[in-house]
Amino acid sequence: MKTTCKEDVRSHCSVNYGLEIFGDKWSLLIVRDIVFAGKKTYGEFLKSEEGVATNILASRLAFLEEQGILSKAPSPADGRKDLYTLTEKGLDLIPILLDIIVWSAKHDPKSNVRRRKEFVARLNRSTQKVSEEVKELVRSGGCIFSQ
Amino acid sequence: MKTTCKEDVRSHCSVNYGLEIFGDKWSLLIVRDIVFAGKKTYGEFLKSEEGVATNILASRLAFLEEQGILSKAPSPADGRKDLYTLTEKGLDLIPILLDIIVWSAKHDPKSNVRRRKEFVARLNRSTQKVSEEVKELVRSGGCIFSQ
DNA sequence: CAGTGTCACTTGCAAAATGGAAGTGACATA
DNA sequence: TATGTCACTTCCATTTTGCAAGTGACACTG
Repeated sequence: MKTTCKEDVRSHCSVNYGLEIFGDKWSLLIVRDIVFAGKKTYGEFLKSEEGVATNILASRLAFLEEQGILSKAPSPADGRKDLYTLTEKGLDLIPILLDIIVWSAKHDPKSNVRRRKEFVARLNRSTQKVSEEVKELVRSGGCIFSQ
Repeated sequence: MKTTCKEDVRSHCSVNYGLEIFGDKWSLLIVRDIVFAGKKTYGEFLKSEEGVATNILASRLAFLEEQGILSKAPSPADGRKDLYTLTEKGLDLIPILLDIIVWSAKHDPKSNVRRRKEFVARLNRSTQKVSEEVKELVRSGGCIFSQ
């Protein structure tokens, strides 16, 4: 994983730009954890069911921070912890995340999200509208499924 | 890269399902080449400016076909070539692709797509509407930028 | 306020994926 | 028939991933 901002980019195609930043198996899962479950700390991300390795998680968090997707701040309550939150650039990934969900709900028969009929129905009606609502929700500290 | 349909999936989260299929640096570039440039053959994909290695391209094409995103058929005109086209499952990736473009147009100052002001404006107005139009266009053999 | 636990990492190493270069065989073209 | 093109495959070096085992800073407990 590259760590500097060198001009070693494959192209300036916009699709490619996105893929170079979050085109891997883990980055969008971190964003998902924030948006859907309200996770904020390294330890919480680590507990996700997909089972990221500790070093991979650390390198992804650092890279996403470097790319301006996440911002990191010390936890006021516990000096050992840092709190990761989405920047505006990170919040703008929400439409992509939601479209992936729409796609999977349609094409993966085993998708868990199929149980959330009302949510999927709203997404299908207008992803753009739901995106805006979710963006505002997360911006103000909330998350989609707060249990 | 796995090649069989074994139940070695990390989770049934819908975000994860998508990432396991197209969460890498190349798959969506292939879809882009079809949707935007109307590419259809191995040789055409290979020429893309990002420079895929031949073996990687071959393995991605095979995997995407196996996952039902692409379908492959012998070229009627030239017996050496195969034509790859998007299935309905593949066409349904178009909204995701367009949202990535919207995101990059906003956040990458060097993005090429910023030059296509009219296109980006239409995307921002209604990604969902443009998606439907593009899906229909590609389904009937067209592509976005036919030059 | 020493001892133990928790937390966010880092390090080392094996395994897997990637990438470049050089084939290979089927088919097209001259 | 000879040569070129096309879609791959193979080989190998390099990079990335993933697991396991630390490590140091801070929190909590008696």
